[in-house]
Amino acid sequence: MPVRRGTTSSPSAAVEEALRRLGRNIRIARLRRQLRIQDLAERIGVSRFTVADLERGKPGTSAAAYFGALWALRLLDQADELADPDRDEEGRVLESARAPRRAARLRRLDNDF
Amino acid sequence: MPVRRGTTSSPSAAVEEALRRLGRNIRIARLRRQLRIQDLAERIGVSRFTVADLERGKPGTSAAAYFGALWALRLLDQADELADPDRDEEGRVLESARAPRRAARLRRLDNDF
DNA sequence: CATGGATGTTGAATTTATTCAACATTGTTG
DNA sequence: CAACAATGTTGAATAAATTCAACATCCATG
Repeated sequence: MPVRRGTTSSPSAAVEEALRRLGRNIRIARLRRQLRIQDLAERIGVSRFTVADLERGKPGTSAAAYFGALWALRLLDQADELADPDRDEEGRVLESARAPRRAARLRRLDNDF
Repeated sequence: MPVRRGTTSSPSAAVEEALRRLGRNIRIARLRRQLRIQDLAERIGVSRFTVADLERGKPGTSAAAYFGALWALRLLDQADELADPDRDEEGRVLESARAPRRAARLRRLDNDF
């Protein structure tokens, strides 16, 4: 039996769904701009097959293809917020919980009262 | 000379930058959660090399790897807004400009006054 | 209803990502 | 400074994405 390999072997259902949504959104944006799959492909620099793949949310398709589509549609700015540290509340909490603001209460300096 | 192929051959500078930023953000989020590259890799289901690639913003790495990282870090929800048709102002304008709301003003029905 | 355009489908060739072993580098800790 | 953990690097093997040709389908339109 084949060794399970590759990034596309078992993406979680959530990832698959997120990619399908992104693909649908890109297709809608393309149609609104009256571009053919081929037009978008040329702008990105890939074949029409890759654009078709990405619009269907194919997991294995390169991130550059997805982002390239966003760029060609003038939608790439939205990607800047992805995982933005300033917006990562969970991460900020974890970090601040571990790095106390006040030098850890002077643990056992030398006084013994 | 080799025929230029593949999605990674010439991604625009904007795409490269956006991917590098995303990679940096993912790395920060991982460190905040005190996960090793290896830990994140196992959660995603890829090797540590792929995670290292994605944290450096490698364009050719699969979208599933990037999104998988976001998923593993509980950050995938943010991707739902990407290219969201409701937020695509440019696209909405283009569409509405082309599809008039009122059935095109009854063009030349039959009256001639 | 024939014509053309856009898109879907499939199999094969080619390029590329992915994985892995092995080792180097860096930082931490006793 | 020795020992360890995490990460970086590199070259090679393998799996997968990408491309393409050829054909099918769908749909608008004359």
